[in-house]
Amino acid sequence: MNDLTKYYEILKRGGYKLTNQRKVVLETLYNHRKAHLTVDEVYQFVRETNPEIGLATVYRNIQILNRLGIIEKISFDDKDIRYEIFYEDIPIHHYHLICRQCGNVDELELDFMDRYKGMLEAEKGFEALDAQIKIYGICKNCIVKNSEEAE
Amino acid sequence: MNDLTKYYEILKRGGYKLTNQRKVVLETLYNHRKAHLTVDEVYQFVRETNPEIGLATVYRNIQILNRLGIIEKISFDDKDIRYEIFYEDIPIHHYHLICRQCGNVDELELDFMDRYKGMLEAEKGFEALDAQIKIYGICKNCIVKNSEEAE
DNA sequence: CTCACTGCAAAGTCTTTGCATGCTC
DNA sequence: GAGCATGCAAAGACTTTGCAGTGAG
Repeated sequence: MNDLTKYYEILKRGGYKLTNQRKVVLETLYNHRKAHLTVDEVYQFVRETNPEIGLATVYRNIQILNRLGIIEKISFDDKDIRYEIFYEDIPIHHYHLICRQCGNVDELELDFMDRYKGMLEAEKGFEALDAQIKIYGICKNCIVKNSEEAE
Repeated sequence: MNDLTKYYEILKRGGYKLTNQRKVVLETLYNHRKAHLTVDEVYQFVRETNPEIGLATVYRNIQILNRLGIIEKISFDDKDIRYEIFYEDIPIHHYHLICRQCGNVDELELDFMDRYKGMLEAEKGFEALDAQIKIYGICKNCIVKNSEEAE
């Protein structure tokens, strides 16, 4: 069983009710957290177990979760808008490696903020709170695949 | 006079014609390059001097410029989709500081890629090509404003 | 002179909203 | 029970597309 109570707390504190639909949407985002789902993908998963849930409800709840900072909008390919859920004590600072060839998205932790925070404050007078980093390139698998094909 | 010939070359090499509409869109994106315009903002500017240009043409040309790597899609606030033009010999690696309070966007150069490229290759087998970094926080102006109001 | 490009309007796609009903608290 | 949440359908916002006419190369 997933422990989503932490999110439930946030919802309750925000004055939102814990409806079944809300829970299912949240659970879907959590269970597929590595997949960075689109709204429609969430909807498809939700329908599998709860065919009565409407698309508008999925939209509304994703909007609320986003507003509460439970999930975040992110796009890797200029096409789809995806959502990522913040889970566990995941550092706010986990970043993404995106393969230009196969589109795969990998996660990564970096000491980025520790390293640059002071510099930004000193040089720009900017108080950095968090960052979103997307690094584009070619992933390990594709590098291997490419070298094999070149033989 | 702006020197947009570099972009014209890219367009021609890509097999695209240099129509007046195309030039005006490109020029608008260039002249307002710090503003990171939305499609509609580009359209509004374009109309000022060329009221006959249609919105669809703006869309089509922005799409082409994007495809050619002359401009890039970017969003700072989860709402608007904006476009940024690559200009001069700007390092691919110029990043953004976004103020959570006033929404202002500032640019910044970092030694990020130099610093992490080797590490990514060694640890993840990932060949990094470029990165997009957005740092969210509170800008200098807002910090000053906040402290004044607190008095 | 040819073929890509444009303007317009219509069609798509994605997202939000209004309203009657249902369900948490 | 009161009021937020839901489902549905309709409306809205944004983007793409079809087509006939235009213009760059």
